Amino acid sequence: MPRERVTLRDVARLAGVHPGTASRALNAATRSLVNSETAQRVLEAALTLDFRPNPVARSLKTRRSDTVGVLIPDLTNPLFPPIVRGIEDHLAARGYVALIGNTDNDDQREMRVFEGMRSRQVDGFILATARRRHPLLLRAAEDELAVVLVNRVVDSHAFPSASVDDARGSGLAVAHLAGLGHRRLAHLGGPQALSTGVGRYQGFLAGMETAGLEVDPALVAFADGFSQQEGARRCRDLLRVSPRCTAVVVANDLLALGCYAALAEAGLRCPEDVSIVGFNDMPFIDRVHPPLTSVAFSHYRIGAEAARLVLERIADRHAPVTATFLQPELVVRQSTAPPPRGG
Amino acid sequence: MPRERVTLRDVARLAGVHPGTASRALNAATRSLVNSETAQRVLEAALTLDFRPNPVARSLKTRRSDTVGVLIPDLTNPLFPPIVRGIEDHLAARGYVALIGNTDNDDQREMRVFEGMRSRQVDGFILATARRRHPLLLRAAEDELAVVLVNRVVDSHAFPSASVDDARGSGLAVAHLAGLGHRRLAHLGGPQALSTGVGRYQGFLAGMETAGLEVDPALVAFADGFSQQEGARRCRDLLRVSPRCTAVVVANDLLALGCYAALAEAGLRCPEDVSIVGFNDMPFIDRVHPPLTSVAFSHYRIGAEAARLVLERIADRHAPVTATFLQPELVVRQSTAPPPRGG
DNA sequence: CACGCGGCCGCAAGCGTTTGCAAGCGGACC
DNA sequence: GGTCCGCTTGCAAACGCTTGCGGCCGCGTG
Repeated sequence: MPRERVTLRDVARLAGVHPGTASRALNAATRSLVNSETAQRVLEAALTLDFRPNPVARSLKTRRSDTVGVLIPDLTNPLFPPIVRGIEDHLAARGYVALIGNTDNDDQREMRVFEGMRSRQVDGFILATARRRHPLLLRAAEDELAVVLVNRVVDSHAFPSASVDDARGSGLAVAHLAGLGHRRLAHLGGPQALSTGVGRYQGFLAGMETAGLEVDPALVAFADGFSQQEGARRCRDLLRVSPRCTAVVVANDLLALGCYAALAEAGLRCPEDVSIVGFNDMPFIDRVHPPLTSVAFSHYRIGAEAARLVLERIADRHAPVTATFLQPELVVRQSTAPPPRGG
Repeated sequence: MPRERVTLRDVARLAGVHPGTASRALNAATRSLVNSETAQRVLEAALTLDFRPNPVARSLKTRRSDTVGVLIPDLTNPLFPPIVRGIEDHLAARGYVALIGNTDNDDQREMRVFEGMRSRQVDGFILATARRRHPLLLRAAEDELAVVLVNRVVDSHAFPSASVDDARGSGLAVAHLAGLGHRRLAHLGGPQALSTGVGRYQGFLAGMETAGLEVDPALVAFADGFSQQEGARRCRDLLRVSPRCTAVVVANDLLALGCYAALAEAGLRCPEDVSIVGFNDMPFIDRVHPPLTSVAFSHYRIGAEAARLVLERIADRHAPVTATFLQPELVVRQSTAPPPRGG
């Protein structure tokens, strides 16, 4: 367990070769350039000295860093930790590490951490912060950075992405409620500047159509952000329209929690008076009261998939861009029930 | 918005000075070594060229990286994201970034990510993974790395740390329950290899003593980890002893959720039959059913404090080590009530 | 007037790698 | 036997920055 840093020259000296040769021998990609016996000697020398190449020096030369930047709107949103885990696990298995940054949905801040990471020579980015039209992303594209999107996508198909089939998810929710006998459905949507917001809204519309139900424009509201407060605020509005809806398809679990609050304020019970279905099936949402029916998908998997994509992209900047969409499923819990009599 | 990378030589050329001088001018610490007029000229040149120093090159030379490694047992445990936020916000404000790694409570894995970060030249570490006696930490200490602990501490006082006064927290819990009239209290403790486990246990004992209550050894159990499963398992055991306890002081909210499950299995109600108080007041724990009474403290603040400490340590490796303990408070919700008649 | 000293700045040697270039060395081929 | 070629390997120049050292210049002092 040598305390002093052992460098390439040390192993070269021990193996009796020039550092350049040692470098080639150590690097799998260039190993074929050196005689296999000497390569072997170098490998052994490296092993006995417990040589760890200095990634910083290597970065300086190669302009790569085996690091990818991950931009998250807010890590305390329970949706993201499992995604990050998926990313990290996948990257770690391949010798990469993740540099995490929160943006708080703030453009300024996003730009700052983006530039910070970039100057730190990250090889690529995974963004969970995409808006449908995103200035940062345009710049990234023209600079030919390796960027992939997770959870949210952009309108243009310029970036690889890993996300869930939002429309399908909402469709499942509508079908479930329609099956229970609901006819008067509301939609509490997310910000329409986000792909998740519009996708889930479109899915709601499509689902209503296939269920043969009419959508009442008064029963559609959009939140400005995915938060409990926004959920409560918009839900209050929705509850004011009469006749009242008997169920609401909500674009996100946090918004749904807000709905719970609004219902309680209004003296309404869930699911007896109003059914609620959320989206994301976020951790612990099965423990709230009542346990929330929600559209589920594996957060971990979209994270891992995003990591896979970014590595692919790093390896070949001009690989075809692939967008993968996980198929969601509805997990039915106790926030949905048949509509009240006369509803 | 120049696309080509602008280097120090570029700004030096523009300012008409030697790159070395430019370097000194740009670096606040060495600025006094250069004439203030030329310094000004260099600054302006840097500004007009939009110069961003290459941190990698700087790292190579200085062996510093403005990066700190953060080791987390498991990011999907809701306790940690707010801590990480606190760390990142504090670091970001000072030009540092955080390299996050999960260890899954696995020594091997911890060692790997630790070494990975170290070779990437991180300036310091914040560990949320400390066990009371921790081999990794011993090595770190002898290598004189800047290491601080967050949430958990070690037995030796060799490391700065930011955490909560665990004993006091349990004490508050006991006092609250005693005040409600409970006499037969159980303790579901955490792993005794962790400072949080023993601290909360000690606090329980002390609290019982000051409340003038006897602790029944049969009513004390320790979980092997902070998970819902472990909570349910140990709670089942606890509920088997007779006469039954009327309240249990639980070392962690996840364990408490497990208790909820165990109670439900046993056909017991919370709080009518058994009161439960948790620890951490983790996000969304106010939304479970019943809302959990829990020992609260600011996760964000211990994160930020840890960040402050690690920067302090980086600046002066031999600064006195300070351990700061936040004072917790009990937030009373609906999982606690007076004991049942005859309890 | 000589000397010393301090302020400012240029010089160049790195930090630990990677990599284009070229040289040495056999062997094959004519 | 000479030429050419391919395989290995050494050489040295980067990558972009920091920093010890020393030089230059101007001024104060004895």
